[in-house]
This record gives sequence, structure tokens and C-alpha cells, in this order.
Amino acid sequence: MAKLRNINRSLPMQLLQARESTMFLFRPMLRQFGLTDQQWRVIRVLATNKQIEAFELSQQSMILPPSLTRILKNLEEKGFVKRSTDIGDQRKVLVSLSARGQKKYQQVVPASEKIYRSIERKLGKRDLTELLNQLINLNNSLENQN
Amino acid sequence: MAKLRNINRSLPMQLLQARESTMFLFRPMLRQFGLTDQQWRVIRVLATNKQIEAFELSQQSMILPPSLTRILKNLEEKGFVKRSTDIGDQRKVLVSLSARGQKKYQQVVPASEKIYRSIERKLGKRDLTELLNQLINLNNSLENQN
DNA sequence: TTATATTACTTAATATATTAAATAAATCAA
DNA sequence: TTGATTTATTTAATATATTAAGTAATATAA
Repeated sequence: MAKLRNINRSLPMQLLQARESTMFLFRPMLRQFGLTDQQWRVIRVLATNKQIEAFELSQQSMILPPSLTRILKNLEEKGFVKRSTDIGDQRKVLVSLSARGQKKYQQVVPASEKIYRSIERKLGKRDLTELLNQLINLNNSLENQN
Repeated sequence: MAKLRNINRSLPMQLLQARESTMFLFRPMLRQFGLTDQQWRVIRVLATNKQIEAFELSQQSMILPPSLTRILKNLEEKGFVKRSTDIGDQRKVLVSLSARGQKKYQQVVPASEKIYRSIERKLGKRDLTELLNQLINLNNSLENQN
């Protein structure tokens, strides 16, 4: 009878749980600011890119294009982002943060950093840095053969 | 102007990317067997629990109860799982794998292990073990103060 | 023992994920 | 330059995530 490794030694499951453990700390804060996880990821990327192509935004925010289409529509209706068409290539959509979106970003940053520092304290700065490095290493190892 | 840490040094983002990097390898295989990620998580948990309460299943598969309700309905329609009511406490739903579900599990296991071993090779057994331990450590550190 | 609270799950509503197909603009080959 | 291909995004369809509210069974306190 073939059997799988114990679920506790499964990398995908531990990653999922780790992601949930951390987001569990951030989520209530984001909701207080009226944002979903994904909306915040989009705003965050836009905050460090004056203007960005939709595809690039999709990559950086880890949101697939079909989802991004709706999320942007939603954020646009709420007045947080602006969309325009690339003059040089009219297939492309350019996205940027509105003044209101920038303000929202400014409001969330300190709350987010506060939570991040609490994680740093719980885990220890050394362990956190080490974990980040190993995750980056994993991502590099797996990414380069698609 | 408050600014957030670089997105590349964000633990939640790296965890998300790592999860995606690994699932990217498993997903095509699961789809070939006609399973979604979540359906496989459920089947996997059931394979090591003859009969399990829905709530416990929800925890172990990392799927919230409302989602689990629909996933179980779906899996039941496909003949992979069986549901029954706990005699002692009629609020509880007991879930178990059908013969067909067990067969599906047996089919997926070797394909899954094969992929897992390829990850082990790419990352190195030592690094993988170390990463798993750090993730478990993270989960323990964050979990115990809710 | 009865009113209240809790527990376990389901339903509902909205948001996102995933895959496939569609659309329009741009590029490329003959 | 035109017909075929590619690219960037959107639409569509089904599945899952999240939060809130609902329901039925059980437990608890007065």
C-alpha cells in the first residue's frame, strides 16, 4: 500500500500553513482599512511604481491576469487607482495609484510595519532573516526550469 | 514619506511565492488525475484517517468550513468520499474515503512522490529539511498566541 | 426543567483563483 | 501589404476563500 509522506513533512502544506499563520496577523488590520489581501498587494506594488504595465503588476503582486482585471476595476471604482492605455502599444494597460490610493498606502504602512516587527520579535531577527534567505533560495531553485 | 520594506524582503510575499513555486510543479499532475489542489488535500487527509469529523478535516486540510462543505458535496457526487452523521452528536458530520477515493489516492501517491523527490534534488536534501524545520518553527511561534 | 448559550455545520453574498476562450492590437512572413 | 501569428488583456465558467448570518443539536445555568 503506497503511502505519502506525513502531511507535517510536506513542503507545500507547511508553506500554506506558514502563509496563513502570517496573514492571520495582518488580515484584521487590512480589513479595518477596508482592503482585501489582494487589493493591498496591488496597492503596495503600485506605491513603488509610478506607472506600471498590467502584466508586470500581475507578476509582482502574484495575481493572475483574470483576477487582476476585476481587482483593478474594483479599485478604480473606489478611486484608488487609475488606468490608461499605453500610447505606443494600445494593447497595454498602464496602472497607477491615485492621490487617494497613495493616502491609503501611507495609512497602512505604519500599521503593517508594526505587525512585521512583532513577528520579528516572536521569531527572532536572525531566524527571520535566515528563513527569508531560504525561501528566496527555494524560489530561485524552482523557478529557473519552467 | 513612510515606506514599506522591499517586497522581496516581505515574509508573506516570499511565502506566497514559495507556495506557488512548489504547487506549480504538482498542479499539472493533479489536474491529470482530475483533482483540484483542495480536493487532493482533503483526500490526502482522509487517507490517513478512516473516519474524521468535518471540523478536524477542515483544520488538517487547511480549508475553512464553508469551502469544505462544497468540496465535500462535490467529492461525494464524484463518489470519492462518504458522509454520515455522528450518532452520539448529531451536529457532527463524519467523513471517510470510499473505495473509489482510496483507489484515486493510490494512483496519485507515486506521481506526487516523484515530484517531491525532484524538488529534493533541486534544493538539496539538507536545505529542504532545514527549510521545513524553520517553517514548523515559524508556525509554532505564531500560532501560540491567538 | 426551561431559557440561554455554545457548538458544528450550512447557506448566502461577495471576492478571488484557475483554466479556456475571445478580442483587439501589434508583429511577422510571404 | 495582406494573411497568419503573437501578445496583452478581458470575458466566461467553474471552483475556492472569506465573512456574516442562519439552523439544528447539544450543553449550561438558573
